[in-house]
Amino acid sequence: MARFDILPQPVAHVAEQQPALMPCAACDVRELTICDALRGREIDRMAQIVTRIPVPAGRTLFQEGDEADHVYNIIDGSLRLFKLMPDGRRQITGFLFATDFVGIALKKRYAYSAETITDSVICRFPREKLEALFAELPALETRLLETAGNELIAAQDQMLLLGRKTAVERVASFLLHLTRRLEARGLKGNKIALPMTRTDMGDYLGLTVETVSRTFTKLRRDGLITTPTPHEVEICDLDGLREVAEGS
Amino acid sequence: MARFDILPQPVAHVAEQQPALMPCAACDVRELTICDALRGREIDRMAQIVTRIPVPAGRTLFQEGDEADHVYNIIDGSLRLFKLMPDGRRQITGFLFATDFVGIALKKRYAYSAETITDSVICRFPREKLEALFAELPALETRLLETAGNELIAAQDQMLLLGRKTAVERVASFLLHLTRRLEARGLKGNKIALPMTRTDMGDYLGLTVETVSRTFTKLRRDGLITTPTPHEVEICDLDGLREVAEGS
DNA sequence: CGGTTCATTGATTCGCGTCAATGCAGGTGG
DNA sequence: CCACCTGCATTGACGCGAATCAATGAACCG
Repeated sequence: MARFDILPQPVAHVAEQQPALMPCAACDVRELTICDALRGREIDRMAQIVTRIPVPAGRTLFQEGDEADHVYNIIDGSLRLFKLMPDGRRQITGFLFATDFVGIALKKRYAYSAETITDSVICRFPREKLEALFAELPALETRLLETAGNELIAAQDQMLLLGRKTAVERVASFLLHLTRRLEARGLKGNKIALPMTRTDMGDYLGLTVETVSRTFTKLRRDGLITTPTPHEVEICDLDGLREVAEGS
Repeated sequence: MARFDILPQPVAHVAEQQPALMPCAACDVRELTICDALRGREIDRMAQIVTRIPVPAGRTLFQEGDEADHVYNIIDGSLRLFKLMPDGRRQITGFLFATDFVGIALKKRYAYSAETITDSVICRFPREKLEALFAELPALETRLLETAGNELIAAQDQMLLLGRKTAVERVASFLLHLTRRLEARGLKGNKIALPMTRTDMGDYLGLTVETVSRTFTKLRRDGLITTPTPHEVEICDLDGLREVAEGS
């Protein structure tokens, strides 16, 4: 992955990286992103409004309440989206990885904050220009509506998890969710990278660090997973993990 | 509200109600629904594919896993959308009222079940025909994308509630949510109708009936609300309720 | 090499769930 | 009209699962 030492905060003010046309034509995750809705010369229309930016780990892309002037595609790396309460309680509403789109749900202002977890590469679009493209490229809007639908379904699953599942069911569901994601991309799903910390997982699953840690220990003891390092999980018993996740 | 004694289950097989063109032109909530995206003769295109159906309380519109062949607009009444776990645990993902749209997030099958809470009137659209209209009426798709964005933002708020808020914060947030909804429609928001049961509220807020009931009692004792009947709430101290909801 | 961050584990606490009982309102049938 | 039933809301007593508080050790880093 690229070096990032030189980039100043905030990301939104970083200088453009390169001539506009290059990145999209050569993008190696294009067919997995919203840009897949486009063909041939249409790609160039996108390329004219996009900026590809490397972002080091731990940077804030934007904060809840900021003017929502850009949307993003994740090309490489990982982000967390989250909301904060006045007293500091945090709810992570999603982890994003390569090919994910940030900013479907936009009013005038962002409804959540976004930070990089690892060094990442993002494509940034001025929101107005993207929306102006809808008239010209209706397939783009259809693709976004489809993406929004998928996110809504995921959000409903997460509500079930947060409202009704036990700690061990939450962690098992989380691991299975990551597994399915890998497999949907044609990768083997039994070895999972966990770029986020235990605290991040807790804030995503409605638990504390300690409970997440204890739950990993329990799943390990029960022979369902192994953790070669704290940031890697191998699933040993997929069916067993499924049973745990569904409470059966 | 209409009489419903004659209607058989399932709703989806109920006979068409009336000649197609009438209902949309005369619809008195049209400008608050997705149909507001349409003008003049466009309304007639919608009217050609819609069926307006009265549904009594307690009916199932569709179940999680059913073939997702229709989408719905709520004209009058109230519904609950929910997911079930194998052992019967239930998470209500949303309450719907007049002007709400059901079915934005659709794959091949419904991701949740839908039931009427009170006697209701719904508009039913064959999904394929609605999607076919997108090409002809692009404003419709734009409106749906906007609606999906609003739902996503609401879902993220609900994740914060379920993952990080205490019982009293959840109930207070719920009441404020209903208040804002009323006010967004130009109605006074301090008197709220609660068509759903305490159990429904619990299953929406990730609590038990008993905890919901005790929390209402506490809010009453603290002078923040009164409950003329179990299905009506009057907010006495809006600012106080806001402070409770945000944990400050 | 001291300092920071992170993961893990143990001891204890506490908020909410579970279990149980009561009362009220509405519906039904005799 | 009344006896009975059912569903719902409320309240109390008690228990448990996860949070809180606290300590330790490993990895990383300037």
